[in-house]
Amino acid sequence: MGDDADVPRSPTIYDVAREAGVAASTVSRAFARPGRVNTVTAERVRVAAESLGYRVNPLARALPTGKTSIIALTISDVTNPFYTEIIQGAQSAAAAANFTMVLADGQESEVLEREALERVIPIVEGLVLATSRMSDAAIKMTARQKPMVVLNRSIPELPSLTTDNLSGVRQVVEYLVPLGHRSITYVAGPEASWADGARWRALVEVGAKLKVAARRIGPFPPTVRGGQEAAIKLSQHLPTAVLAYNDQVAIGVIKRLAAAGIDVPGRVSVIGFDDIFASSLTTPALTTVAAPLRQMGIIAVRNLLAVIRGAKPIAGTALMVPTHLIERGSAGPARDRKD
Amino acid sequence: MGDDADVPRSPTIYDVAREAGVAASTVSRAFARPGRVNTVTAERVRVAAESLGYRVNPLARALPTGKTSIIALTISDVTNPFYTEIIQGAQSAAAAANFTMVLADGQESEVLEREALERVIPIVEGLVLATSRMSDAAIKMTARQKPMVVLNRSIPELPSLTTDNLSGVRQVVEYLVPLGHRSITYVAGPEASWADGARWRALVEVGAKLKVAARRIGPFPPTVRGGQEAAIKLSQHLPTAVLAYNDQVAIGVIKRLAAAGIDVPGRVSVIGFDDIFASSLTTPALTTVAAPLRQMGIIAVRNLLAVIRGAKPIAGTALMVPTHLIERGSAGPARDRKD
DNA sequence: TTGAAAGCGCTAACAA
DNA sequence: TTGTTAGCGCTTTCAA
Repeated sequence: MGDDADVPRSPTIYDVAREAGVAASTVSRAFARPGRVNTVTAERVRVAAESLGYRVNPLARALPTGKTSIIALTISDVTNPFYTEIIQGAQSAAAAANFTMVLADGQESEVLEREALERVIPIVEGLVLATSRMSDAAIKMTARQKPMVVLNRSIPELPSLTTDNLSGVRQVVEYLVPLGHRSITYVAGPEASWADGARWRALVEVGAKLKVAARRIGPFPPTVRGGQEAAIKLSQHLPTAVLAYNDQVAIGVIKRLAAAGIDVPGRVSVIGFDDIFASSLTTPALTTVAAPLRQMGIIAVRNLLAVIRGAKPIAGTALMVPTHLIERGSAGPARDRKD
Repeated sequence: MGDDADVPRSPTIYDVAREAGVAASTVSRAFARPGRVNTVTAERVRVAAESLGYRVNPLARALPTGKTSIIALTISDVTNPFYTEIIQGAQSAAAAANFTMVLADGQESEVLEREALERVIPIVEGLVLATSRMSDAAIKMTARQKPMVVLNRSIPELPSLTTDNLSGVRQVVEYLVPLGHRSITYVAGPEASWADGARWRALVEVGAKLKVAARRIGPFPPTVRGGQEAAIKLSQHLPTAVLAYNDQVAIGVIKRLAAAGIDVPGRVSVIGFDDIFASSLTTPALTTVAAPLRQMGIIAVRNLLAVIRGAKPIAGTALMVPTHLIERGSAGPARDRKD
C-alpha cells in the first residue's frame, strides 16, 4: 500500500551488450581495464553503457575475482584522539585509490577486536592493523589470509610502520638535561602496547648515554583518568620530570597535580606523546613528541595497496616516520633542590 | 621464490554437503536461518561444517540476495571531535548486529562526500547520514536507493534524529538571564549545517520569549581557527555573552579573547555546543550544551537496521535526543556596565 | 580483437 | 523436510 514506485532494476552487462550489439564478455572487458579506450567497439560499449546508466556491480565483480576494493583499518578504540589523524589519512588515501575503507574498532577489547577482524576479513582485500592488542602470533596468523600492514608496532615478518620513538625520546632527554633534570620518570601505558615498550626502552637507552636516571611507574590506562591515577603514585615521591605514555596520560597527570597544588612546570615538568588536538588547549599547554600521524595513515594504505597490486611486501625492519618535540608550556627548568 | 605455502582454498557448501551426505541447498538452509537447530540433518551439517572449518562466504551470499551485512556512516569530517562518540556508538551497534560499518568521510567537501557515497552505495544495505553537506533534494534522491536514516538534521520524508537544540538553547538562556545578561551573540557555523540554522532560530525564539536580544555574526568555519576569526569581529563591539555554534568555535573565541587580554568569563561569557573531549580541559573549562552522542549513533543504527529488516520507516517528525547544559567555568555574571 | 560458455559460492523457487 | 535446478552479474578461459 502506498507508492511502490518500483525502482527499475539497474542495467547489467547484458543490457549494455544488447544495446551495443556485442557479446557480454566484450562489455566486461571494456570495464575491466579502462586503460585501453581506442577500439571502435569499446567506444560503442561506452556509449551504450552511458545511455543506459550502467555501473558495474562491485559485488558481482568481487565474487569471481575476490577484488572487492575494500580495505580495513583496525584500531583499538575510536574514541582515542590519537587515531583521528590516522583514520583521516588512511581514509583519504583509500578514497584516492577508489577503495572503500571499513573501520574495525576493537573498543579496547581483544575479543571484540578479533570479532571485528573475523567479520571483515572475508570482504576486504587487505588490512591495516593499527596498534593491535593482539599477540604477534595471532597477527601473523591473520596476515596469512590477506595482505596486511602493521601500524605503530614492529613485527619483523610483516611490513610495519612506526614512529621514531627512539629519536623522540632522545629529543626529550636532550631538552630536559640542559634544564637541570637528572632523572625522568616514565608513566607507562598498557602492557599490550608495543609503543609503550618501545618508549620505555628508548628512555633507558638514552638515559644511560646521557647520565639521566630512568624510573618507571605503571602500567596505567592510556586515558586522562589513567594519568590521574598515576599522579597519585607520583606525588608520593615527586620527580622533577615525567614523560608520559601519551598526551591523555600527561594531561591527567597535570590535572591531578594541579588539583593537589603542585605546579607544572614549576615543581615538575611533564611531557607527553602524540600531540593530540587537546594538547595545545590545556593550561599549561602540553610539551609533547609529535609525529606526522596523518602521513602515517596515508603511507600505510599506499603500501598496503601496493602489496595488494602484487608488490613484494618489504618486511624485516619497520619503516619509521620522524618525530619532533613540540615545546609548549608543561616542561621547564628543574627545581633547584636536592632530590 | 620463497615459501609459497599455498593456503588451501576455503571450503564451500559443496564440500560440506559432500561431507555430510546431503544436498548443497540443505547446507545453505542450515546457515541461512540458524534459528532452527533441531533437525537431525541440520546437526549433521553443522558437524561437517565444523570439521571442515567452513564459513559462509558473505560475498557469494550477497550476490543473489543483496544482503551484504554492511552499512555506511557518512560524516563530513573525521577530524571533527563531534563525531567521535557518534562513530563509536554506530560502530558498536553495527557490530552487535553482526554488521560491518564503513566510514564515508566527506572531508568537508560536497564533491568528496558525493564520491564516497557513490562508492559505498552499491555495497551497503543502508546508510546513516550524519550532518551531510548535501542538499535535502540530493539526500532524498539517494534515499530512494537504499534505506537511510539522517542524523543531526531533520528531513520530513526521512527518518531523522537530532539533538534537542531548542531545549538546549533554552537552558542556556535561562542560565544566562539570572546572571544579568540581556543580549546574546550567536557565532554562526557553516551555512550548510542544519544544526546551525536550528540553533540560531532557537535563540531568536527563546530570546523573544525571555526578553533577551539575539544577535548573530558569521558564518565561520566550525573550528578553533574559525572561533579565533570570530573573536576579532566580536571584540569590535564586545557583548556580555556569546553562544558559539560548537565547542571548537567557543574555544577559539576564548583563546583569541584571552590573547587580547579580555577575560572569560569576567568580561564576556562564552558557551558552546557538543561537549567534546577537549572542552573539560581548557582554562576556563567550557560551559556547553551536551547531548548523548554515542546514544545517538546507537539509535540511528538500530533504527536503520530495523528498516533494513523491513520495518516501516517512521518519518514525518525527527526523533530528538535530550540536551543538557554542563556548567563549567566559561560563563558567569554579566559585567555591570551599560551595554 | 571478439564471442561462447563455464563458473565464482551462494540462494530460491519448484518438485519430490 | 530435502533434493534439483536455475540463476545473481561478473570474469575468464578457450576458440574462432
